[in-house]
Amino acid sequence: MNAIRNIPAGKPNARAKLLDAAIKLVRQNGFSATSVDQICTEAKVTKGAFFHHFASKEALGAAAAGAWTERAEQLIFTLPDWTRMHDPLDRLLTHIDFRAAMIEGSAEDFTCFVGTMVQESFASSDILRAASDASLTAYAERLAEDIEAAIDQHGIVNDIAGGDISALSLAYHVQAVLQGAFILAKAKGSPEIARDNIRHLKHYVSLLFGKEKGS
Amino acid sequence: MNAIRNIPAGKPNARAKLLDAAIKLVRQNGFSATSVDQICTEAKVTKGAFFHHFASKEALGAAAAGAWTERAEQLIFTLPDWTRMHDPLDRLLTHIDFRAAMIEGSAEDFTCFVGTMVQESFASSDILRAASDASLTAYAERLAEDIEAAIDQHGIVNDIAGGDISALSLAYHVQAVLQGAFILAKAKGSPEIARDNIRHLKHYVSLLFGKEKGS
DNA sequence: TGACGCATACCGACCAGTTGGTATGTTATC
DNA sequence: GATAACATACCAACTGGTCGGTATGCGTCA
Repeated sequence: MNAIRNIPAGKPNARAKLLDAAIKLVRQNGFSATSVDQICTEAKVTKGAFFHHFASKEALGAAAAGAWTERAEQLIFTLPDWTRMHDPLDRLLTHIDFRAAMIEGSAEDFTCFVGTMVQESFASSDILRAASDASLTAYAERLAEDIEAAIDQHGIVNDIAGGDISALSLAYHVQAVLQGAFILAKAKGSPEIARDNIRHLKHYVSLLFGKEKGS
Repeated sequence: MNAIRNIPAGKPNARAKLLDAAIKLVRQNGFSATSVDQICTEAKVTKGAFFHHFASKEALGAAAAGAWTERAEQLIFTLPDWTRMHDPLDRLLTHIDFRAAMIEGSAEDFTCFVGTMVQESFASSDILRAASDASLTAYAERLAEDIEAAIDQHGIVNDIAGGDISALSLAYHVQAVLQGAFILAKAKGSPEIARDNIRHLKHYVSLLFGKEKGS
């Protein structure tokens, strides 16, 4: 009756615990500085279990990127009430406010898992690079939907001369500012500078849409 | 007579070769994925020489951050002709163009050494964190001089409502966009997206100063 | 009903190679 | 002849990964 599917379900299994532990430790110390043993200890799981679920450390990293995508999708695009706002431009500006509000406490708690991982692995592991890219791309494409709608509804007042600003391009820019803000916050040991950067980002988007002031 | 200072000078010594090798390899694979042996091999120097010049791998990393600061200062703020432009706003906009032009080829050749290093070490080594921060801060403060002058001379037309944009804050924003652009370029395996992000950055700065079009 | 077969989940000792770092030299330079 | 600049040999700890084993659950067929 309660047997659900191929994946056991029910109580938190070793696989999920390993994914969680990996995300936590990699955000703290990076991918290669995090050992398989550390991940197992953190997850309270043995090494045998680790290699039962994942063929290699690299495979775990790729799977963790997938888990990270799902987590972000829920936390940022689905659960919050403001995602149901009617005006797509309001949604976009509130999205930016929301991302700013997430930035507080220790850097390992608000920084991006895939952003950290891809920095170290882009040249050495195409699997990890591609998995990270997929996660970043999923976020950008999802965000681009709202931007596209905002452009349709309001139009961009201050476009780049000559070229036209695409929704996807602006979505990636949001992401770039976030990633860069994380690095500065890590360097300074304080989230303040990151929030200040996002102020600039919101100001830029407001200027693009000719919206003098949001909230 | 030609003995210069505490640092031997003269021919390229082991210390300088180790610093160069470290910067190259860390940009490629990150700090902890780069071993002392690899650095020695790349620098064509033995391990004995390594630990003669540096007390530890961590100390090398900190020294490399210093070397990186000097390199950037020369390459970006001193050597190019455009740094002698009269109008500080022209200098600022050309600075941004210059940074965009630097982005081509492989990511390990245009990305930031300290940005990469601080990602992995901020939580585990305060020495590396502080050394990275010092390098990022030196860049931002130097850039803020031009921004300050540009504000004095031209004024910011489209300021953030309520708050005022400080030169240093905008300088850090430039840096954040660059760092974020590097991450996206690494993920995508192509510099294009990074350049596109810097287009947004230049557009933002242009809008702030009410300058419709640069070059 | 129960015994059988088989798959999944997990355990932990073990392995060969690599890690950062040290100890003890030898060689060049002032 | 002392001091800095290297070289070589070595080490204990740790690395990712393997491997033989066990415990448990589930479908099946008598």
